[in-house]
Amino acid sequence: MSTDKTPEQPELPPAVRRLWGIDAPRRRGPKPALSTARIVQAAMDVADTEGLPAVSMARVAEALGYTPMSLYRHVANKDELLLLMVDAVADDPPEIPDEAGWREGLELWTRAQIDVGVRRPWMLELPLSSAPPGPHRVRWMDQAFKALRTIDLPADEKLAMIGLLAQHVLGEARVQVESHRAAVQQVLRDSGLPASTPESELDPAAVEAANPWADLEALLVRSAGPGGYPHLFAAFSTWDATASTPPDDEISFGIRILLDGVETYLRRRGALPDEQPDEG
Amino acid sequence: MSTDKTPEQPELPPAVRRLWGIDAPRRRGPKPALSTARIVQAAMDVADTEGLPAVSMARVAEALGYTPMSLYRHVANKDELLLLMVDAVADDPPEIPDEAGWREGLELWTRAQIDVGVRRPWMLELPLSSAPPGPHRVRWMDQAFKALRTIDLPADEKLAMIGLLAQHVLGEARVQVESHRAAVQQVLRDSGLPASTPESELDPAAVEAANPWADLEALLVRSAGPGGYPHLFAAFSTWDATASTPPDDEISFGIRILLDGVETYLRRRGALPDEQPDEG
DNA sequence: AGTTTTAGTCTATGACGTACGCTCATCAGC
DNA sequence: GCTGATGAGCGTACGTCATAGACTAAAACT
Repeated sequence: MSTDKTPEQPELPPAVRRLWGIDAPRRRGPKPALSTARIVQAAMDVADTEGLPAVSMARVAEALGYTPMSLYRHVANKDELLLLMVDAVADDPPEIPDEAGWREGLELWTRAQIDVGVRRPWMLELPLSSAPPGPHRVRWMDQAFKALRTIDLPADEKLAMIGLLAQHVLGEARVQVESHRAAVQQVLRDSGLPASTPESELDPAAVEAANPWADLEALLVRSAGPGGYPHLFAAFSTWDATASTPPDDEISFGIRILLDGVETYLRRRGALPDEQPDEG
Repeated sequence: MSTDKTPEQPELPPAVRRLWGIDAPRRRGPKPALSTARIVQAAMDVADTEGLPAVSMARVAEALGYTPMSLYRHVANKDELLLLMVDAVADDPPEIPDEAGWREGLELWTRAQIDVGVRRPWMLELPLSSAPPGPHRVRWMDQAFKALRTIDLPADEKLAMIGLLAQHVLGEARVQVESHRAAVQQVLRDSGLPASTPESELDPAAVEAANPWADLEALLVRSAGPGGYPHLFAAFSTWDATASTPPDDEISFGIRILLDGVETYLRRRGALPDEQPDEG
């Protein structure tokens, strides 16, 4: 009924088509100076240098030397721009070595992803899973399946495991970023410096040593007393505060527990290649 | 040096003092009609019924029958309001039964928390861990420590475990909420209904059955081919799509893997009360 | 050459957060 | 009771935001 000039499938929503870069090149009109890709790149630059809140249509357009409205030729609206950033931020995943076992591979994959989140903290504030994945995210997924290639399990179970890890990645990166931010804030406050001081001028050791629980501790002891939170008090009454875990260890802690759980699961399902199942 | 009229410690930042409700009552001036608590409550009502984006100072003030500017007497700014919501949303945690073992207790705790996130999806869009916890969040923590009371481990290790679970909770609730939203969107699109249709008019079975991967699948097969994503293709080539896991099972899947990992950890540390450690 | 399609611009609108100054109710001390 | 300080809520105003709609001008097909 409608005019079918393109042989491509037109059923896909435009956001998805833009995400995967499948669009027949335009045939008429002026040559585009801008492009979706350049806009996304500019938006990411702004986010990198000024933070996600600074990413406004106006700011991105300014960075490109165009007017705000010009962006709307290449991007449906701001939400779609953010959505495109979600995929673009996950540039290329690390190649899982062919020799790597499943556990080694998954750990590499997970650490690499946490790293992306820590490097680009604004990524964690984006609506990450609400959108269909783009080519970059699918590449990450592909590598995760490579890590699991020797495991004999249906794809949907592997997918669930990868999803669990991906979820953990987001949470872990967020904790890392936010506890770092809190530490910076605290050092700023304690040293009486203005809030605009760049982090680079701070003593890294002081940031490392900052204890974000100090306020809470004082509060609990003085204002609440052990009455309200008996188990918390019981646990902390015998605590040696001098031996606190540095953040890097926290990442290892989470990964280890998670992968131990996965291993238990695989063993129970009899899916490990080089071992006997517990039952069967 | 400064005028010390109040015997309370004035070092705590005002946001924290507001969070814990410790503020000497005012002695002069008109009686406050508004209060921080009422404002936070109104903001949560708006978020519940209209979503987090609808929570603006103007909208909250309107709900209370006041002007926008009046709110600023009780709340420093919008960010602080959101921060107060973060604590208020976690009303009371479930009481961990005295008879419950550590695993049972943690599972109860985790499920309850996922439930809160699913019931109040806007909670997941708030800056959750960037702020010091308030009294409600500390109650949750207290209950988590209750679940772990029979475990013989230093407090910071217990804390790390609880943090891991709390992280998982956030991720899991987010996935639940977003996949549900995506399913609703897809049903709306497929049935050609306007986007404003309330979810209550939709067929729950259709929402349940919606497959958010449909677009992606078509895309991969047609547009990308197996060349780009070999391992993904290999995994899915032998996949029975009819047996997909319902969302409730996904929650159990995650919890089980996580708690299995925790159990392995506890066993390795020799911290389980009713069992022998692996090494002695 | 004429027609059609499209890229980027201009202008305008309504919502937002919030700085600043005002009015007047309330209470401490007389 | 009177009075003056204090603080609650309001009105106005400003700058920023996303984005609708009409416009101009460029490119390519006819």
